[in-house]
This record gives sequence, structure tokens and C-alpha cells, in this order.
Amino acid sequence: MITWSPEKIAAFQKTLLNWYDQNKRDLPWRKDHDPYHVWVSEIMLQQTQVQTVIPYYQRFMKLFPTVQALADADETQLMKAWEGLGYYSRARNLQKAARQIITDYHGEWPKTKAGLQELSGIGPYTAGAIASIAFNQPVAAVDGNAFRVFARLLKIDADIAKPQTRRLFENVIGRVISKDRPGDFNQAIMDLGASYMTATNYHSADSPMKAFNQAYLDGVEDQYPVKTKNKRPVPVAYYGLLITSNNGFLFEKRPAHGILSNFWMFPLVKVADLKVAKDADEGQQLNALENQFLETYRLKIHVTKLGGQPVTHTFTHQKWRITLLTANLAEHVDLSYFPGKWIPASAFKTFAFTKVQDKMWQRYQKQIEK
DNA sequence: GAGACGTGGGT
DNA sequence: TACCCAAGTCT
Repeated sequence: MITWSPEKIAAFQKTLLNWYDQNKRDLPWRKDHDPYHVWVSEIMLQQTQVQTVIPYYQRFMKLFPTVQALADADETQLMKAWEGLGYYSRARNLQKAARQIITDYHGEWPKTKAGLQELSGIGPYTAGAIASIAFNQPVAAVDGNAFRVFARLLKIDADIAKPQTRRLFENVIGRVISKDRPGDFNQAIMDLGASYMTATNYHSADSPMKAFNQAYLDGVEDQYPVKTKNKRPVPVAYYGLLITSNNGFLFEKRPAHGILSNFWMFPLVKVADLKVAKDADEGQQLNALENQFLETYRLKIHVTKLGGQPVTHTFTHQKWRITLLTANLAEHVDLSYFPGKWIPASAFKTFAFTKVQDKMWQRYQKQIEK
């Protein structure tokens, strides 16, 4: 696949690292090569932009300065620290791995890529990043940047959306990576991918690496990388319930698996799950919803539609459209059949809210003011 | 190996 | 609007 001569590889490394030395981004997790710092930043940066991560990283390090502190953190505090960052299993796996390091490894980090991948939440990319940056191992760290950069440099036609393609890129990078400065090499590729060689609006003509960019030299850079398109999010309709009593709002603990798992949220009922005819009107749906609450939870509610447009929220694979309903209950109703509890608004700040939950709350307040 | 898993930014 | 993209991993 790669046809570069040893001389060209050496020139590539030298040009790249010289550029990196002069132009590397000054980021909070680059103050040292502490594996804990590298690790937390890499997890946060998965599918997330640098500017989004910076404040989260800084707060996280103040709250949990060490692997031990993270291992000891309580669930609520951890999720509050991750609130709004998304892909929440990252946070749970982070703590799981911290506990693995403390108990299984007696506080000693595995220092190889293979060893690091044994830890929860650490896959081939993150293992390569930690191994190279923190432990100076000459291994590839293939993220979206590396895929994009090397696909263009070498005009690699493999579909980067396919899992098997990773191996090809790891092989290529294994041949060109600097054995002296593998961590800096990998980070330089990321900085290159985030500056001159972005996905759209790239500026390869100004890039320090343009002489090595075969796609650019051939005028076909717009054809790389090759990547199959994502599927569009599936629309899902919900009723969102803001049920009040003198004890606050009724919250439901979401299931342990699936989207937004384990969060305490305003109850959501999928419209498609209501036992009504497909062409039922809204009145029939609300009636069915009230019946379902009575039968499933032994709760007799009378819902009222809240004014305003439904709340919408788009995830990677689903597009939620939530019609908000309100209801009021006496504080002494029996909640023993309902997987939830009353939470006063004054205590909301002690719970981690997901974005969609926050939108529901904002919309409710706005409508109530009227 | 395809699909699930959040959110914010850009066009 | 409706995409696509951003330092991926797990099942």
C-alpha cells in the first residue's frame, strides 16, 4: 500500500514534527504526559470537539485529580461532572477502569497498547494514544483525523466507516510513525487534521505537509477519505409528563440499558406503545395514556396538554418529538408501583440533567410563566 | 460487523 | 431543514 522510501518517510517525520514543535496547540492536557491526564482527555475527546472538552476537563481534574479520587467518586458527582457532554457510558467506563487500575493493577498502569485495551472504555484508538503519548510506545492511534489525513496523503480508497479498515491504517501508520517521538507524531497528525486537513473547508495548499499529500497534488482531495454515509435519525414521538405535587415533580429512573440509561427524568411515554388504533386522535391517545398509568403504576392522573410546540431533540440515531403534558397529584399517593420519586425543583441542581431533560424543563417554565 | 450511544457546531 | 462532522467504544 505505502510506497514511500525510507528517505521520504524520514523527511515526512522531520517536516511534521518541526511544524508540530512550532505550532502545537496549547491544551490543558498537554502540560505533561501523565497517563491519567492523557486518558481522561482522550475519553472526553471521543466524538467531541476540543473547545467543548476544555472546560469539562478542567472541572474534572479539580474534582478528581487522581485515579484514586475518580475510583472513589460517587455516581451522582461523577454524572454531574459529565452532565451535557453526552455518551454517558464514557463516564461510567472511566470510573470502572479507574477501579480496575486500583484493584486489579494495584495502581500501576499497563504500559502497552494491548494491556491498556483491557481497561473499560479503552479501545484501539485510546490505547494507542495513551501508549504513545504517556509511555512513548511506537504504536498507531487511529482516530478520525488519522483516517482523514492518511487517506488523503496516500490516496487510500478503503471505506473508513468499515471496522476492518482500521487495520490497514494501523499498518500504514506503523511504517511511518516516528520511533523517537511516537506521541508527538500521533498528536501532530491530529493537529494537522484539525487545522489544514479538516473534513470540510480544508486548506491543503497552505499545509506544511502539502508536498506529501498525493490527493492534493493530484487535485482529487475532495474524493478522500472514502466513507459511507450515516443513516438518518428515526423519528420517535413521545408524551413527556410533568406531574406535580406538593412534594415536587415526579421523576422516573430510566432503564439500566439503552439511551440515557439510569438518568432520573420526567416520565416519557412512547406514543407508539399506547394501546390505541394507529389512526387514533390525540384525545384517544391521552385517554389511553391515563389508562396505562392507572393499570401499570396504579396512578390516577388527569393530563392537560401544555401550550407551545413540542420539544424536539435529535440524537445520532433518533429524532424525538415530545408533546408535553401536565398533571397534578396529591403528595400522599402511593408510588410503590412506580419506578420513581418526587423531586422538588430546588433539588434539580443535584441531579445530572440530560439535554433533552433540560429542554423539557425550560419549556415547562416558559409556559407556566404565561 | 452493523447499530447503539449525546451533544454542539457548521453549511 | 437536514444533513455532516468532531481525539470511538461496546454489543
